[in-house]
Amino acid sequence: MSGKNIIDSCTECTSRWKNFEFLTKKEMELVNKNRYEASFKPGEIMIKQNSPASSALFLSSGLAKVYIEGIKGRNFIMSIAKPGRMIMSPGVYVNSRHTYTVSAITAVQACFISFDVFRHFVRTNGAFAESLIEDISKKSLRTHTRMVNLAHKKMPGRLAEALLYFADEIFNKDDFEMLLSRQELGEMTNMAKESAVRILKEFEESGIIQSTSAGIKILDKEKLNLISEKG
Amino acid sequence: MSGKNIIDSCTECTSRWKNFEFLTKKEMELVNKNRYEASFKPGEIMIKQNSPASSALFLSSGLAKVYIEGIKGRNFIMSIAKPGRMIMSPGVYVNSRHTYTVSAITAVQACFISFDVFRHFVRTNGAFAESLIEDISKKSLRTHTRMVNLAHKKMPGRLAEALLYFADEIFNKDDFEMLLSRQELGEMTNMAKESAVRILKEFEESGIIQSTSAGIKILDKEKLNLISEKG
DNA sequence: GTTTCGGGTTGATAAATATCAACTGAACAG
DNA sequence: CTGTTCAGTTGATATTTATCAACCCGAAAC
Repeated sequence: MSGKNIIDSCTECTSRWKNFEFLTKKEMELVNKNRYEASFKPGEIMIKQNSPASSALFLSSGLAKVYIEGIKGRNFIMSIAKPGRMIMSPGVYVNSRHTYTVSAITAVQACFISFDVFRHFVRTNGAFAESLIEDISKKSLRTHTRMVNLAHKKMPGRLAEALLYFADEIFNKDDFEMLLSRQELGEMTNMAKESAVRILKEFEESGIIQSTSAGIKILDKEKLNLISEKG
Repeated sequence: MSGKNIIDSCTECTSRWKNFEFLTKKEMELVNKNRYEASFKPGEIMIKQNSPASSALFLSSGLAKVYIEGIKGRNFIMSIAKPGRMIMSPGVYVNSRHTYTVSAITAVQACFISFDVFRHFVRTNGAFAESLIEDISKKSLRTHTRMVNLAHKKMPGRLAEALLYFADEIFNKDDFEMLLSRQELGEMTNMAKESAVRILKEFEESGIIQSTSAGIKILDKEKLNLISEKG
């Protein structure tokens, strides 16, 4: 973490959170003043579960994994963080503790923005408050969906879902670099790494995907969607 | 559903949502004006998943189950609703659709409050907006915890967790009426009803609970807590 | 009182999934 | 160049959990 900001101002940041549109120029300046840039190497922890939560986090470049450290040293990967999205755990408004850990997958450039200014905006800028609630609601909805999928789908359905998440939500293309190890893919879909390997192989043998060392190419998206939906 | 309100005014309602404290007298009147009481018999659906979401729901008496209708006709029970809590699915702020179904377990007296007034308060009353975010965050946190538990714990741990939920969150005592059928208990803990039966029996044989026809009595809470935590 | 029905219960079996152990191969350090 | 390490892979096996079928039993219906 260097103490100096590389990006001059939020106003010129291309991966600015879109909810900032609801802030006035003056308010935006306040954000900019309470902003701390930091860069992280792959694998470094950016936010640690249970640590005091005083800031929201935004990536300006790179990707990170958001995961909960569960029982018996097992992790559960909640989502992949990317530029343009806010990272703020629900704990901020409950007990001021982070409820998950965030660690860099690639090299990451990030901004921490003091949460006090957010709190202030919520109280004084209704449109911003509403947009924040919308943002939280979207995340919440996604969590609900994931929970039901986790509960109701068998392994192939869960893995298909994860691959589609990468293709549609993270990379926006069907041919992407697989950022996670098989172990991590398992932590995301709640299965052992060996199971992840076997199912990926099955998908490959059925001509649904092409899986090279560190990349995935979706060949038959129809079928992958079907597997994901049918469970 | 009768068209007439039984309770005269929110101000005298004993199961009022505590976040209403942040509203002024005038705002509270607005709530009261946009309030529609309804009563439901056991089993009746109060809110249907995917239907347009125009109101928040509050119970003034009785209990209800909140569940997501998942794939292949399987349900997933998210939580038990009780008086004093707001029922508002995240869909309200995403696509104006309810993201879950709510149905009465016992006889229920309830109030629907038009969501437009909430939206208005969020924009004009900062303290209320903040309290709403706190409320949503708490729910979100609970969902996260449940998801990880679901993913990492084996059946006994999940069932123990559900029993503790009833004891600590719903009834606030260790001796309570079991509102859910074994089937529903399974839908809450993601297991087959037969498995729920068997594990309850195991708990009883170990002297952890006493399980009569329609009631549960927790005898050894220490041990139940341990089972829930260890998974 | 008898029938019917649905939840609860039980045992047997099948399916899903994890674990264990062994091996491979690429990357890296010395 | 060689040894080491670690993720990936594979097959065998154990564990967990669901499914199926049968039976029980109390409550509502007739």
